[in-house]
Amino acid sequence: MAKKLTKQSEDYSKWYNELVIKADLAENAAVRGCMVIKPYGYSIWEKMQAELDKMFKETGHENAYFPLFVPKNLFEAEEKNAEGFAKECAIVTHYRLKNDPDKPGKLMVDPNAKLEEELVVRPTSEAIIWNTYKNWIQSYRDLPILLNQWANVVRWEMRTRLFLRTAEFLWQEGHTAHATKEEALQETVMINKIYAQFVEDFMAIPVIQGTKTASERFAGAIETYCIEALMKDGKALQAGTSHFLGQNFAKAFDVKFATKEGKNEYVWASSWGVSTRLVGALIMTHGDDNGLVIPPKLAPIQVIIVPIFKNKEQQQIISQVAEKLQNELRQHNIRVKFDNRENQTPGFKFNDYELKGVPLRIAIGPKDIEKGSVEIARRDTLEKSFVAQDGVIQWVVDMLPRIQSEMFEKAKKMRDEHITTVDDYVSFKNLLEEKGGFISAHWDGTAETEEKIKNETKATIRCIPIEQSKEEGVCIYSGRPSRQRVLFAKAY
RNA sequence: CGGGGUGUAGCGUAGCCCGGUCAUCGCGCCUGCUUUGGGAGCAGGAGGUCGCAGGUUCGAAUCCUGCCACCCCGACCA
Repeated sequence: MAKKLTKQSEDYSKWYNELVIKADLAENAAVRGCMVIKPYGYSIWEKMQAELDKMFKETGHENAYFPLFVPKNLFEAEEKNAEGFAKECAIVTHYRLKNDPDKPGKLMVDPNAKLEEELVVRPTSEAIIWNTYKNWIQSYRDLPILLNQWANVVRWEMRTRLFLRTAEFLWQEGHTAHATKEEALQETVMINKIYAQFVEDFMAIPVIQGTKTASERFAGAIETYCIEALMKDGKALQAGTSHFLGQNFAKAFDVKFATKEGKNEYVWASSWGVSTRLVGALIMTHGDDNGLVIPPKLAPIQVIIVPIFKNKEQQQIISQVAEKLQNELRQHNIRVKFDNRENQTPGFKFNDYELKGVPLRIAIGPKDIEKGSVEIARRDTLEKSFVAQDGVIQWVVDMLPRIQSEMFEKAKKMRDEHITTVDDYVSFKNLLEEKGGFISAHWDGTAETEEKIKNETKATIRCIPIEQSKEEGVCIYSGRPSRQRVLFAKAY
């Protein structure tokens, strides 16, 4: 039937786009490159927000909010940062419209309402925040400042894709100020760990923690830490970054503090963020030909109950059993929904909730009422079990965490099978074409080699992994000496 | 910004080369009956400035010109 999704193996991109739309996560907005996140998609993001927010707060951070608009003169203060983002900035130049004298009923930009200082719509908030921190910091006693903001940012990308790259996207951005280099670095590393922990434990997506090469680094950073995930089509996705900014922003905005010893020193900084892109990672890590597969910890609906009935009397009897189950599951803090709609067939509901990735489905029909059992289907494995009605609660309570961990293990196995060690350039190119995934190879550490490999193969250095034994070798491209392997991949 | 392509109902499309009952089909939507253990069936119905503006012609979705929008491939990218 035409209702089926395109298969992943046929056209992965098409599969992805169809799924996002059919599973009711999001759709393209009537604004170039922007997306409407629909309630189901947004509820997933809200769950992620809540968990991350908790983790930030547990580690001493607080939330705040800074303006959407950044005056151009502030934006350009940190030169490297400004240069890095300049090509993708939306800019407010006017503040008023007026009726167009030539086109009745149409509006035009009022040329008399031109702003003297143009406003950049934030692509990231370092500039506006550091301009503010300048007023907040005088003494070592004012440090550290550990702030996070949940916000939208705008990056005028040439080509966009739902969740993965949209002109406007939602994220959190942390911005911290510290008295010492060590403390700022420690913060950067800690956040990277929090990100890894969140993505692995909560989203069931295995990641590799590492640092970026100079050319992949955040504009204005001394060092960028990242977590890299692998999607089912063999392409890598940067899932989160944290940056050690050194004193670059403090110098650009003249943020100094008095030390205990009475000396004036520049403040040390970090910044870090994850975005709605993680929802894309979720889809591409766990999704299959039947649709989404959402890990239980994240699923807005963890258990869906579908009744099967031929008439009113049956519906009534089944509803009683279903509602009882629903109430009991709720008492165990399980997010459960009983879909008693009469205008959709059970078959439709089965497919619909599979498409939406609901971890468990309980079906109750006349046969189950007779036998005193229910049918429970797992979304991740598509396995069906018959469970006695009085054992359902315990079965579900036990099963949800099991699904969570098995989903992670499955994804990790797939990821690990797609990390290949390679020692020559010919195999490197072949592997990229045939297998994809991460390729662990020696690199001479120069931007030139990195650039050439990128131009010839489209593969970039995703990261220099942190947990990896140092190993001497020779660069696969130049033959020059290398101190350790790095991970290459084609990336989103 | 360079190269290519597409605009027809809410969505996806046929028709365009070769002007003339061509506005096609599927999904969705509405009404009714029968259904309901894996995306229901039948019958009936609503819905269109054929992207916009000109031009050619007796006649334009179809040909010509201009504009607009979007998509794909490159450079960029959380």
